[in-house]
Amino acid sequence: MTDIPPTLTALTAYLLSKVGKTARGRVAARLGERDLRFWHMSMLAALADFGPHSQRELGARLGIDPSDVVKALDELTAAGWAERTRDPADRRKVRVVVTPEGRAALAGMVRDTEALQDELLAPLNPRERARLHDLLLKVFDRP
Amino acid sequence: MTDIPPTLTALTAYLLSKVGKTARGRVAARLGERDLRFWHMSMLAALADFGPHSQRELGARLGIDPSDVVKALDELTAAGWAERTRDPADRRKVRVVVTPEGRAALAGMVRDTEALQDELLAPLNPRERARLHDLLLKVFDRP
DNA sequence: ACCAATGATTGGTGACAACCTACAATATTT
DNA sequence: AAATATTGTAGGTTGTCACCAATCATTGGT
Repeated sequence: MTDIPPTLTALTAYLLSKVGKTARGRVAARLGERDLRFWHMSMLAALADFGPHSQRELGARLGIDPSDVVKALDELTAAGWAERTRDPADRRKVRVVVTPEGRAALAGMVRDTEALQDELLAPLNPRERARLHDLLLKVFDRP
Repeated sequence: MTDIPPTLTALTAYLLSKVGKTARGRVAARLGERDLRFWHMSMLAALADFGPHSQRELGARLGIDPSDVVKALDELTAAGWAERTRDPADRRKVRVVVTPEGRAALAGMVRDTEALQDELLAPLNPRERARLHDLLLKVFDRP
């Protein structure tokens, strides 16, 4: 009775949408237990992987509106995970850096996400998981 | 500059979430050109694939709150794509059936979605697309 | 006949994401 | 010097989504 219409499951776009939504939902739920949100991890990852950003760079990289970057950074700095300092060369800009505590927090979030990912991909063996990752990466690189 | 942090792209859960979101967004955009939404297609598909439903059955199958089913069906019936008739055996229930116009509309939505899917999966060859579909199906079947 | 359960319906709520405007400070161009 | 552009910031709007409570009609059981 709870079967899903084959007309829908025959569409890869439908499966992508649905599976993606549950993935997003579960990650959000697990992070939410510690009052964290998805973009906490995204921003910390951007700062950790690519070094300091201005706020506009951060927003551009992650596809977030500059005004929303402000609010997000307010939380990150309040938590001691990122620091805002004025760029001496261009005092309009803010130089955002991740703190050691921020890196530690990021590592924790990544671990949590990986644990959850294991549950989500339970029906797949290691080879299949790698294959899925590869395929998704190809699609992802072409927005 | 618009590169995505490798810390994130290394997570399959992140890719699923992101790719799923763009898939959902694009389908919504294309359907939206004709003032259609995602659940229009879902409901019509459920009715077409499994025959008449009561509204509660519909909601249970698609994971939609019964009260939202009411609102959605209001639109479907207004468009002439579904019909509500009282179940003579149990006059509490509403027997929902899809009309021929509804089937035609569904076919159009499926075609649109498939066309869009071709764009989305452009980086993959046919064999890879089939493989991706298979893998997603396995993950999807295990919620 | 009465009572509890079920189905449909109405009318909300709260969370959240995406976006937009206005503005102050600073830089750049003319 | 003056005009223009960029950056961060504050504040608000919008739409969507999922969910909830109350209500009414109908059914089935006792």
